[in-house]
Amino acid sequence: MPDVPTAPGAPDDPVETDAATNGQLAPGASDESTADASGESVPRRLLAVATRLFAEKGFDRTSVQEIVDAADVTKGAMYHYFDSKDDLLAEVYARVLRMQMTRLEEIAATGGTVTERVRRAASDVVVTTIANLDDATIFFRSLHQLTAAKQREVRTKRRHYHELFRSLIIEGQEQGVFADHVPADLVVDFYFGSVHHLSTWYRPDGKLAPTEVGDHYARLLLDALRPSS
Amino acid sequence: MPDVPTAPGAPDDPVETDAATNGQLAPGASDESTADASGESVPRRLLAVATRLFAEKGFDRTSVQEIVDAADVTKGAMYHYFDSKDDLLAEVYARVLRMQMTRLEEIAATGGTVTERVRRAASDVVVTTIANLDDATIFFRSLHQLTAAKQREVRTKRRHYHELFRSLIIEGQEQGVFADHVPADLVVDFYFGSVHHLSTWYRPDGKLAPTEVGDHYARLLLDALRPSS
Amino acid sequence: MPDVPTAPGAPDDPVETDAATNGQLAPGASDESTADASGESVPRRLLAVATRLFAEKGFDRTSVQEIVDAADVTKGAMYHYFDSKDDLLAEVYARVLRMQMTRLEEIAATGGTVTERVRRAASDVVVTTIANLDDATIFFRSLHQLTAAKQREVRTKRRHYHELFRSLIIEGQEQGVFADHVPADLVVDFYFGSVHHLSTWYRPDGKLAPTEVGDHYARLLLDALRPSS
Amino acid sequence: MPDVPTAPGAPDDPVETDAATNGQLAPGASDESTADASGESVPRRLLAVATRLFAEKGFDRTSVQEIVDAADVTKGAMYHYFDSKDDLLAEVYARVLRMQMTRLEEIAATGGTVTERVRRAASDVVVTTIANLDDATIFFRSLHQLTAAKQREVRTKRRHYHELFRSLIIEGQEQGVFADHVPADLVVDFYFGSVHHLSTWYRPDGKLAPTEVGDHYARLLLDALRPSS
DNA sequence: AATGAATGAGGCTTCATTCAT
DNA sequence: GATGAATGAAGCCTCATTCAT
Repeated sequence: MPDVPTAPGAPDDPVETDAATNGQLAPGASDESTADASGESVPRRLLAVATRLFAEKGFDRTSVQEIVDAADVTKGAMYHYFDSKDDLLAEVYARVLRMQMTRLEEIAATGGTVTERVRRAASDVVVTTIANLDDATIFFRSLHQLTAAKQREVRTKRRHYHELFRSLIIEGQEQGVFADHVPADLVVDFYFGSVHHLSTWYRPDGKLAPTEVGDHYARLLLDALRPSS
Repeated sequence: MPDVPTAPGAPDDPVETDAATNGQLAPGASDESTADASGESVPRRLLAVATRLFAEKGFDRTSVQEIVDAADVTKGAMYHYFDSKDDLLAEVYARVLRMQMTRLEEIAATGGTVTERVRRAASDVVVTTIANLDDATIFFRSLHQLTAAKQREVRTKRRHYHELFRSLIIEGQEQGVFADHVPADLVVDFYFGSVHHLSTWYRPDGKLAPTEVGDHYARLLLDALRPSS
Repeated sequence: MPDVPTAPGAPDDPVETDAATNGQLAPGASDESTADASGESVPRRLLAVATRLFAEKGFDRTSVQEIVDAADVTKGAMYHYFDSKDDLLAEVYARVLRMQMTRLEEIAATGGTVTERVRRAASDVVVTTIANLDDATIFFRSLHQLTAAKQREVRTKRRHYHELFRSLIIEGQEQGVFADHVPADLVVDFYFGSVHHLSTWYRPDGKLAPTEVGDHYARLLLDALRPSS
Repeated sequence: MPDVPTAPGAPDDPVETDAATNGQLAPGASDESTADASGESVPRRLLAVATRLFAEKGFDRTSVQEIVDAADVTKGAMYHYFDSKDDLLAEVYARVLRMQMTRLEEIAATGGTVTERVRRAASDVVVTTIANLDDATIFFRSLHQLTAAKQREVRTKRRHYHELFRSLIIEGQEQGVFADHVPADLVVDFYFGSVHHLSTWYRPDGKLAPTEVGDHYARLLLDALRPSS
């Protein structure tokens, strides 16, 4: 995380994007001090551009020069807001982890049967992943490009996410509404494998809308978990 | 690129390893002319070492120098057998694609109900993937590091594999033994996402043996495909 | 390539040397921002050194390391100003083509009989070539070492130069003051062959001063063009 | 010169080609011991191929591998006949120097007025140069790529050639049939510059036949030498 | 007479980062 | 806040030549 002064109006981070609304950046940001003609603060622009380029070409194949050129800032400016190129990548991870965890927590806290909550969580993560395909592309491909310390942090956060999802599966297994012959951990890994793979095959201009894929995926999961009659 | 002589017994490729036997290199190779103290031909050693390093550190973070040092050959020797570092990566892809396709073709050609064939195919790809985890790690992470031409070739071969698997799903759907409310394409992508993800979470020293994971995965797939009663 | 800032007073190019004054670099450059102890901007120093080395040892036998060592800059600095070693060579061509074309245009635009203008042009190109013998050495020897695109550009500019000189010959032939039994194109190639060859045999410490050679060459050309009586 | 055994039938050198007949290699060479399917001895094929490649791409840009591939022999074979790549280039020089000298000596020894002998020599060198344009391309471009010792040898032979031609000019000046206000040395350099430049502009598919160019060039030389009336 | 695998030195280029301004 | 010239280490690759066979 870059040690930059917090921009006025941003809760705790100059690059705090509205990730929870699927990457749609808040339109009213243009009056903050670091904004420029493009109506976007410099650090946000850098992060947006870096995400796109890292997904397109890979982290190591993207040079800092390309990032600053695409964001229309200078190198000095980038190093003013971010410690290093690596820091930029860490921000991508922080953003996606924060977003997914927040959404899962909200869904887990809602009422309804466990089946309903799993269905909503399973579907939501698909829709959100599709809305941020670049993040998904980067997520597993670039983990090894973070420093060891940052990798650990990402894995820890990821595990918390995994555990929350797993707790829903276990809840259903204990209630007898989900089959319990498969370990809950394995079920979670099984499903999230499918989800991450979306970045490999999903095409926005394809036949299926994001919610359709979400519905199909959630149904496949729930069907796989139906107790054998 | 110099055409390297075909190793005795290998149909057409100097790096033709016994991939189908899960990466265990043929022990009887030590008497071939280009073998050295390590009992392995130079190109094979290079490919084995490169696979390990690419999986450990990523393609871009692995230098040719590291590869040749680990394989105990000189850079010149490496470039005698491979056009480029990229070519080494392409060989990794060629090997894994060849292996997986061969195995699926054999399973698809066996008798038994379509359910049996899908179960065997689903289980086998899990076991084989676990036996070659490095290949799986590399597969999706490094596709973008191949030249565009080689990427196309890999994708084409991958599509053929996907289509063969899909044809089994469709066969089951037409027979009414598999639910047909989910497109077969999507089912295949769903399942192979889970499979590729194995390289992210599976640990050889963990609780589950490869065949156990294979059984669980195959059952999850088949259960997800049960027609609704 | 980074666009290097235009040196004060130079119309559009950081390496805009006073080529028209025979390679004597402007003495007043020492106060520009990128100048250093040697009183010369980095790109100019690089170009001067590269010209000398390319002439001495040939383009392919001159390493970038030698160039930067001789110019007393680092490799990174060189690549900050020039795209490639090739680009350095391209600048040599650009400079000499610009210089010769400018001089010929000025001479062609002066008054006097066509004989006088041809004499001045023929003599001037000899004197200028001798003053920049390194450029002449490089010119034909290294053309094939440029990229195809840059070669085309050089040939195009060279053709324009040739055509302007040819137009003077034709003017004389039409006035009847030059023999017209030889095609003007061939006359131009004949003469410029002689001129380029200067770099092979002329020695600054030899018997003949540059202007003497210029006078002899111009006379040989004009005598060759005398109409037969 | 390679220290190879002289092939049967070749006067003193395995690569002794019929240079004096303009590069048309003797057709009856197929029965010599080192000949192969192509009807050409290995060293001759290597030399022919090397000449073409050196002219096309330059000496340093032509690899030994390319030469042996194009000649359809192996590297070992090449090093059997030639000491080094450099040696191959030296042979190109030896061949062209030998050929031109022989021809000039024959012409100088014939009868006729000095004007006639100069005309024949001047015309002949043009025709011969055009018939061996690759040699001409290489001649000045690659001199610096020979070892210092071989360069000296080439320059010495070249000077002898120059001196023989110059002696004809002086003979004419002493007889008063050539103008003597220009030093004979300079006249020779002037003319041979034009001749070497042929490789830059002459195109076999152009308008002018080799003999036409030879006639024009010889006439330009003689006209330039006309005593002023 | 010929092979071609292997060497090892050297070449060109890229790039994250720093720092004086 | 911001600039961009400069650094210096590292990366990939080429190639003439040798040598065991």
